[in-house]
Amino acid sequence: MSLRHALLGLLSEGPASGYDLLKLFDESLANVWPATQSQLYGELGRLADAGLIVVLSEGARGRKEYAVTDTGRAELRHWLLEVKPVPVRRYDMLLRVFFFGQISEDDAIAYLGEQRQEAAEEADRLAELNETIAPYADNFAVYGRLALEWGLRSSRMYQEWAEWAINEVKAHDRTANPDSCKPD
Amino acid sequence: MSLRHALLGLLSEGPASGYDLLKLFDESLANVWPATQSQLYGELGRLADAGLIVVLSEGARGRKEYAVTDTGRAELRHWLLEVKPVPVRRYDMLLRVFFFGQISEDDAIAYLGEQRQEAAEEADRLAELNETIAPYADNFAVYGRLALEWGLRSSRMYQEWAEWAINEVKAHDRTANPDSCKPD
DNA sequence: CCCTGCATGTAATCCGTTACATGATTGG
DNA sequence: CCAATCATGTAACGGATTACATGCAGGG
Repeated sequence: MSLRHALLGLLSEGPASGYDLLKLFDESLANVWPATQSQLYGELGRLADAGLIVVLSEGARGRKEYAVTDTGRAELRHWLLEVKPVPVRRYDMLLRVFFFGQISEDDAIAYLGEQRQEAAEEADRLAELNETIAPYADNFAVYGRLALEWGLRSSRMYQEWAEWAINEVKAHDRTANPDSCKPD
Repeated sequence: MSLRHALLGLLSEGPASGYDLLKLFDESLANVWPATQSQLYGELGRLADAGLIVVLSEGARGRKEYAVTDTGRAELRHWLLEVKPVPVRRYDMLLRVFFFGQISEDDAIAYLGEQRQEAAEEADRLAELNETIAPYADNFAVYGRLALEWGLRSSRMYQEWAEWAINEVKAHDRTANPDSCKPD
C-alpha cells in the first residue's frame, strides 16, 4: 500500500490536484514508484474517504485541490518511521539466467551483453539527470538526489556484474569444450 | 507472466509434480521469483490447458507428474531469447527517502543505518549460501551462481550507498545548523 | 472554431497474497 | 495409531495495468 503514502508524501509539501500529483509522480517518483492515472484518482478518493486528505477547493474543469489532514500526516510519519520497507524480490532478468542451460552459450553471452548495454545507458541517463537538478532546491530535490545516487551505483554494479558474468560463461564454455577456439 | 516461464524452465530439466516444483522454487528461485503454492497449482492447470505441459503420470495421493511439451519448450526459448526483461521499478525503501523532509535528520540517519545493517546481513547470508553450492553441479547450480553473485554485489552496493547517504544527511544537517555539534 | 492541454473518472483483467479446506501415506 | 509430510485444490481480496469515456477552457 505504498501508493497512498507516496501521495501523502507529495501532498505534505503543499496542496495539489490529482492532475498535479500525476505530473509530480512522473517527474520525481517514476523511477522508484510508478503510478498510473487511474490508480491515482482511485486512491485519492479512498484517501479522502478515510479522512487522510481533504478537498481544499474546487476549481475550473472539476479540478479538486487536496491537502493532507493531521491524520494523514500522522499516517505518513508512522509509515516512514515504523513500517519496515519491503525488499524487492522479483527480477525477470535474473530468472532467465537460471535457464541459460536451455540456450547456447553464445546466446547467453549476447543476452548478458544486452543487459550490460542497458545498464550503461541507464547510468548515463541518471548521470545526466543528476546534472539538471539544482544543488539546493526543495526537499524532494535534496533527498531525491540520494535515491538518484542509488540508481547510479546500482546501474554501475549491474554493468560490472554483466561483464563478470560474460567472462564466467566463457570460462565455463572453455571447460566444456577445451578444443574449440572462438574469437572474442 | 514470468511465473509460467519459471515453471517451464524448471520442468525443462525433467518432469516434476506441483509439490516438487514448489520445493524447487523455494530452494533455488525464491530470491529472484518467489511464488506461493496456490499460484503455482493454478498456473500448472493453465499451462496444461494451453498445451505447454502435459501430465506424464498420476501417482499416489493424487500426485500428478508434469513434463514440458515441444510447444512449451519453444515458448521458453522464445521468452529467453526474444522477450526483453522488464526492469524492476518499485522500491519501497527509496520511496521513503524522498520524504525525509517529514522526519528529523536523526530519524533519517537511523533509517539509513537500519538499511545498511540489513544489507550487511543479506550479504553474509548470500556469501554463506555461495559456500554450500557444489562447484560443478547441475545447470541450475552453475547459472544460479551467476544470480547469486548479482545478489552479493547488490547487497554490498546497497550497504555502501547507505553509508554514503548517512554522511550526506549529516553534511546537510551541518549546513542547516552550523552551530550545533552532535556526537557520531 | 478547433486543437491542445487540463481534468476526472470507470470497467475489465491479471497477478499475487492469505487463508481456508481436504485427504492420503508413511515412519516411528 | 498418530504426527509429519505429501499432495492438491478453492475463495476472497487487493493492487496494478490497459483501455475506455467524457468534458471544459484557453490560445492561435
